[in-house]
Amino acid sequence: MRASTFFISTLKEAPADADVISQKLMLRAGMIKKLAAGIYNYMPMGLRVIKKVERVVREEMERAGAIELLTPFVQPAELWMESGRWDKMGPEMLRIKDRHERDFILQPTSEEVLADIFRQDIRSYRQLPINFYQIQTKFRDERRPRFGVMRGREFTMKDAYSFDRDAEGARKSYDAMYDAYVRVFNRLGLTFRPVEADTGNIGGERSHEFQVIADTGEDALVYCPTSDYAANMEKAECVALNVTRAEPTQPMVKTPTPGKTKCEDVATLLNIPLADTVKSIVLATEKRDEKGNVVATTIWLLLIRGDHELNEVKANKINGLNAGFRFASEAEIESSFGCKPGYLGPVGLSGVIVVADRSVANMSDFVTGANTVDFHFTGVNWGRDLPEPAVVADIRNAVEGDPSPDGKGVLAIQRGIEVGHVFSGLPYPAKMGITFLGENGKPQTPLMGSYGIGITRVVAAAIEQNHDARGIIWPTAMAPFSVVVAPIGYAKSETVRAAADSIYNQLLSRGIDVLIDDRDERPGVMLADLELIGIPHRVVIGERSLKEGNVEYQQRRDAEPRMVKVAEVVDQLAVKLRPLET
RNA sequence: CGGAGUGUGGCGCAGCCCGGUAGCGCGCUUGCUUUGGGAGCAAGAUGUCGUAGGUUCGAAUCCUAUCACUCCGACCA
Repeated sequence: MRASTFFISTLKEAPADADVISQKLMLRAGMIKKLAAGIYNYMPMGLRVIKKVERVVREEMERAGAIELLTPFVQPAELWMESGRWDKMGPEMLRIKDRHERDFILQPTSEEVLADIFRQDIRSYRQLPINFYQIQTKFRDERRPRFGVMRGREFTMKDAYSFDRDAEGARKSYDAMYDAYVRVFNRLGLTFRPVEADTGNIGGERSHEFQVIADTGEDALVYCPTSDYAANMEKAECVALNVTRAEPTQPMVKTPTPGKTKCEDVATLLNIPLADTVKSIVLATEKRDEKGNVVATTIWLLLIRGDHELNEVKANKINGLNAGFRFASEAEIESSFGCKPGYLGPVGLSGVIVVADRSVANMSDFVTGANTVDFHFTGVNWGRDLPEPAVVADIRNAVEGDPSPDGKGVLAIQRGIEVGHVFSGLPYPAKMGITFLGENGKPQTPLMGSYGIGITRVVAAAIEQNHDARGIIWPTAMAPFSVVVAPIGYAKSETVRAAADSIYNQLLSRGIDVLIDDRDERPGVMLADLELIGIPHRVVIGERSLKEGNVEYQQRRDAEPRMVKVAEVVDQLAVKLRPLET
């Protein structure tokens, strides 16, 4: 590609509303242009990157045996009503009406349509297993779009859907996708980590997220550096920090703690470790009649060690809380505890279900609110001062240094950007009454898995992970161009022009994706542009080095260029880039 | 959705408090000079000041409404 006939549109200053580095660099490099909140034009330079990512994804999907199809961006509401997600999805799903007032949606994902395709076209176990995938625009009406294409409303996703006749097959399909994802992200040159994930709203059994490691990531990843345990924060299991409960050594004493409503303040006042305090979180659940009126409210007290945080996803799994809960109102708290928030505790309660975190359940001589304003109890002990907790469960977030649940070390935490997600055991075929005929001639429900890769998010994540003060540093596999030929004085010097054109043409003829910057910009402007855009390999050609029979070769990450003989540069590049072209 | 804020040329911003008919830097156009890391000089072009009302002799500036966008939070995956 010749720069003079391509479209390079760079900015010195990023638009004021960009806040993360990938968004700023993509805007400055002229890869995207904002059209509305969370909605972007993909400009020619950006589209090339997206196409590179898509290509790798397609190749690995095909290698894994998935078959490409394409479902419509606009889908009829009926299918979504059938699966129950019309009601469940909420305003995140954009709904539209056609001229006949019929309901449609802009697809946020395609489980229903794929299940419907299965229903129409798959009749026999002989047609299984099968895995369909597509690369399609998605729309999710995020309440607050941000971070450019990392959390946009419109985005491009690769989504695949597998169907199997039995659990063994479903497992194989899942593993095949998992392995394909590992290959995809390796080929794209990203540092990433697959982590166990909660199945969340989509439902299902097994689930992993593929997380690109970046300090600016929205997700916290919990992993064990000395084993292969890794999970996201929602999922990461916390074992009890104290294996057994020590014998009480202190009497329970009602201690004045005026104005100290936080565990931190109480610990400071009493000069004790924060880990000796217990914090109280009050939740409420409601029973409703058919008309939706509340007929009963249950109050729950969740106990977490003072230095820990509640994990709402885990709390949501407790029997009784799993139908949905809310934080109790101040009025409900006062009527159940006889006390305002800030001094709440589990001692002397009735009519409240006490749920203790695993670590809290094994504490002794702990400090907790006395259910009296300005007082806490010290020296509290289970069994002696209050009944054993009704429920003991893992309800907290993991912290750095916790023992790994596999017993093979301690946990560490890093941040990541979720670029892929695999699920198995989806409920949609059952909900939609979809079957095939099994070997025994009887109808069976297929086992469904779904597998997503956020194509546009991969692009942003790659930049978050690979940039410097000058701009983007593309992994070669997704760079808009693999190599750029940068002549100094292209218009002025016939020697430079001849050498540059020759190298450019040789690279082209070897099938290498090369850009020649023949815009005849000043060297400073040209080189700054090329660094901002982030092309990984650069050959600078100028009269100065040509006199010595050299050109300057520099990788985007290199501090200094290296002199290479004119006659050798094409061969050297071809060797470096060969692994990519296959 | 709650809170805060911003809309002025392609981008970044000033002007608004204290009304008098719009300015700076970058970019863009033309010419000359310059040419190995974001050039210099000269001449230019580009804005119904988000939109709609209102107040006023006069509104970018004050008032009201509205739209868009951003940030923080909640929510969601």
